[in-house]
Amino acid sequence: MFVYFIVSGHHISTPSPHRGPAPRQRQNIPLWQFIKELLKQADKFGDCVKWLDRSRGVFKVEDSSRLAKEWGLRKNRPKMNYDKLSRSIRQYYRKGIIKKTEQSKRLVYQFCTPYL
DNA sequence: CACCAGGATGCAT
DNA sequence: ATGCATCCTGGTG
Repeated sequence: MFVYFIVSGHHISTPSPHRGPAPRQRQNIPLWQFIKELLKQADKFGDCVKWLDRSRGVFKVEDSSRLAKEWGLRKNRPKMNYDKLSRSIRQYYRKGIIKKTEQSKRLVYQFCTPYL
């Protein structure tokens, strides 16, 4: 009688210490590019995020929880929410990728010129 | 209450 | 070291 222990190829992630699990997640894409992807498909994601001023890269998050859900799907992060997604957007401020508009409006952001 | 700013920390790449 | 994901304190309309 044989028993096969399938210890998959490389290594299964260790239990998971502190915050959140560590689900095997493939498919890497920066958040700002992901947002641009949705922006390109107004038909599918217009209720999620849409351009306010396409030429200036100004966009508005129409449905924050939906956007977070889509991002969570893409990154395989089931616990993703807008609070955390927006924190990542805020990290883009000092990197000069995305900024808040002049008269900062709720749920409205703007891509910095080199990232348009 | 939902959104916004940014520090701290953990983790995978 | 980079890019989040997560967590948190505190502030605004």
